[in-house]
Amino acid sequence: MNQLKVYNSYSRQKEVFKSITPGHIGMYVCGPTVSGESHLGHARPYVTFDVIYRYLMHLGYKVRYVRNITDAGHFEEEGREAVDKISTKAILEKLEPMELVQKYTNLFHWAMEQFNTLPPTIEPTATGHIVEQIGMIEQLIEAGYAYVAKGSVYFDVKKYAASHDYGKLSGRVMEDLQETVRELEGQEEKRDTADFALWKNAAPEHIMRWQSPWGVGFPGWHIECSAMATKYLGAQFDIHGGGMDLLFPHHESEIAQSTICNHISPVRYWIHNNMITINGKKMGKSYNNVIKLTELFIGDHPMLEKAFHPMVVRFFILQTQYRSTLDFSNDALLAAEKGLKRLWEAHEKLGVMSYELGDAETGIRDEELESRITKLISEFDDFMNDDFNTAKVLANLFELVPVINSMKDKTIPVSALSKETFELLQKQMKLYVEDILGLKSVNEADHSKLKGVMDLLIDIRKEAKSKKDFATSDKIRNKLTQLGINLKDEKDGDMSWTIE
RNA sequence: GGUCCUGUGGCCGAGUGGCUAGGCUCAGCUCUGCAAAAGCUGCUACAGCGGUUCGAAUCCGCUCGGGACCUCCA
Repeated sequence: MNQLKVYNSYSRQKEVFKSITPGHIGMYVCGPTVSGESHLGHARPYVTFDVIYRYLMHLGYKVRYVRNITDAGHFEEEGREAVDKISTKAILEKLEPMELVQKYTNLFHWAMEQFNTLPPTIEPTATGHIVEQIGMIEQLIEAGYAYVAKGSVYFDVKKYAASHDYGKLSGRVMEDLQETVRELEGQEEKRDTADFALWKNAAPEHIMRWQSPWGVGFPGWHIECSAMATKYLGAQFDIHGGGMDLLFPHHESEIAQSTICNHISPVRYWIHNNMITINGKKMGKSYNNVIKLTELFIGDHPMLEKAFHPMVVRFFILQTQYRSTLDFSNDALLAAEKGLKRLWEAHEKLGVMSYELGDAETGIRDEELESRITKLISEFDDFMNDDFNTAKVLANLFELVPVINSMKDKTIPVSALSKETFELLQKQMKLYVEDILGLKSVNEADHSKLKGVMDLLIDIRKEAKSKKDFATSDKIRNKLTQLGINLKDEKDGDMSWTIE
């Protein structure tokens, strides 16, 4: 089997993956800011890294997966108004900040469950790690890379850049940075425009506030990830993930802070997912073009013709390699919905099939088909090892679909395959569809009682059909269709049904 | 303005210099009491112009278009 290769944003090339501690992987992924509702764009990193997490475990690693909750406020616009965005909304909605944070945290967890993402092994909150953040800032001051100004603390980027390559991750040059940083009020506190805040002095109206050695204030945005990653994953860990838009300044600053405190570059492999676009433009709050997850799930949005199941969204995301942009549209989701249905139904059919050599012939092995199937299956791992190419995995899965359907319809006898190949097919299909890609049925309803009723109706309809009483048989099927249950006649005279 | 990415058939998208990814749509056929599903077949694309090469969607240059980051952002 070939080795896992991942595209490292830091080196801008695919590298062979090797974990620091054999058998173990530490992975940190930037989590949500729970000051508002998650939208479709947020779904991408969480689904992407969920599949990565699942695949790494499949490879046999023990993974510590840390994903933070940013529940301590950051300034809406730095310097302009020293008002934390969480507290602003809290006033508007007449809520306690922590109540608001709790509400959106719960909503986020609910959405993640809908997407069938596995929970991270540690989900630390920024508010729960103020002490660690303050400790880290003190270290930075002591080391001479941070300075205090009017109750705030800033990181001295220029000093850092003199001896480290600040800007390497995001491809930025110090001189450009100093020129291009736009004019902001309150910049005079900083020694240099490129410096970033570690701790901000809190204005009186700022609700989220903590006592610190520099007065009452709140932590800067970048320090929480450095502090929590260090605490749970150590000075250097394997993977750090997040959206591409976090490359600068967030991750660049994280590297700087952690490098000074821990005397080592914090991350071995930086993995960044690309954006979801809408009409070619990034979906984001600044563009005012977001589709919230709740809107997506209930179909309440001008761009949506109907509601889409979370699994459709998950499938939609996985059809694209994570480093490419993914363009959202109603049509694209409709296509994903149909595709997923076909894939899932084939997967279910295969699951209940068994390798029975028909009464007919057993020696009609189809060598060509067999080797094609073996090849398609063996490529799953190859594709995942090549920077987690779920798009290619899905393509292969779809190539298997007609084969499975044909076996079900008996146009291809099971005996065309050896027992080993057939069972391998069953095993790998289940492994990939369910365990690694993390797909599940879009009908989560409990069918146990309904199944009994359906069996009865099918029985009656079969009887009617055998008597050529098509009026009755059509009535049963048509009424069920009206109820949203599709009944279909199978080739072997059996009937099956699906819920819309 | 700076840095970087990108342009694939009706739509979404994969793509290692040579071997028509895949999904959806559309058309035809097969199966079928009808329907649905399924199966088979067809629609053979790589923004434009040059260059490198025996050979380029893939490498290089230019032109045109789209986008990201530089500010909170997944």
